[in-house]
Amino acid sequence: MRIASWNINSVRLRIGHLARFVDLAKPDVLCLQEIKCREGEFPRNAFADMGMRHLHIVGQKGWHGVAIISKHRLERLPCPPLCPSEEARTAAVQVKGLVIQTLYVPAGGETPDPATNPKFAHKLAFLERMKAWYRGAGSNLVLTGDLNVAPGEHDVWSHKQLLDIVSHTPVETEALEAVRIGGGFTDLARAQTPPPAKLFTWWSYRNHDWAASNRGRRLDHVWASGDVAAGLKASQVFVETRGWERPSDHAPVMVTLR
DNA sequence: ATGGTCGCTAAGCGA
Repeated sequence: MRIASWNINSVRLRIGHLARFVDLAKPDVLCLQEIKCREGEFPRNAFADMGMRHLHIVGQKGWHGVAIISKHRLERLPCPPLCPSEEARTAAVQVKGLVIQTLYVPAGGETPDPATNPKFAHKLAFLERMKAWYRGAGSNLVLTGDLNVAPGEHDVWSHKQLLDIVSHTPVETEALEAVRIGGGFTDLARAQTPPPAKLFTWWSYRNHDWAASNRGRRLDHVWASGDVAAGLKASQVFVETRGWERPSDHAPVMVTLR
């Protein structure tokens, strides 16, 4: 079973990239973040043409929004109540007996200080809810998404230069590790590609030559608990999508599980 | 220290 996760930054604008990715990677289940549309605006027919006919869409007007799309029949589950402001940032399904969730953690703004930056306070509150929600969550769970935290020193282009940059501050990386360990999750990308290998899934639009400078961060994750983690066969970041015309700033991650 | 680029939806906001 192949499970992919991609922050697509507008599903309507990048439906062509999605078709190209599905053709290339052939995921069974595709989790999307930042779809940036309402449920009724989602390009269902284009996914049906790709053979992905089963959808769970959690959208809102213009911003955020997540979806889980599958080749196989899925059962919709309640959205994990992780967002204090109830934005469309979580979705959960069951596919072939496996629970798959996707999250879009708030980015957190510019200043890593919850006292002066409400967006950072919102992010920390979201991470705290995750910690409580996933503690002892049980096994056979797959958690995917744009978690907006690069947890390890090899998950950013420069650990030292990013220690005070939102997404890599100690308060965030420690919170995310606490979520992962408390929930009994394995970080599948790192199980496959251990440090000190660098691993990135996001490169800023503000960098003119993203490939040459390679100032990336690993913000997108696939975690699994229990027997599912033990069935890991492969994990891959499709870096090449970042070089496609008018790309998302995130590249997709895909795991293969037995 | 600063500014750099996107996508939304109609001037800025969030990323």
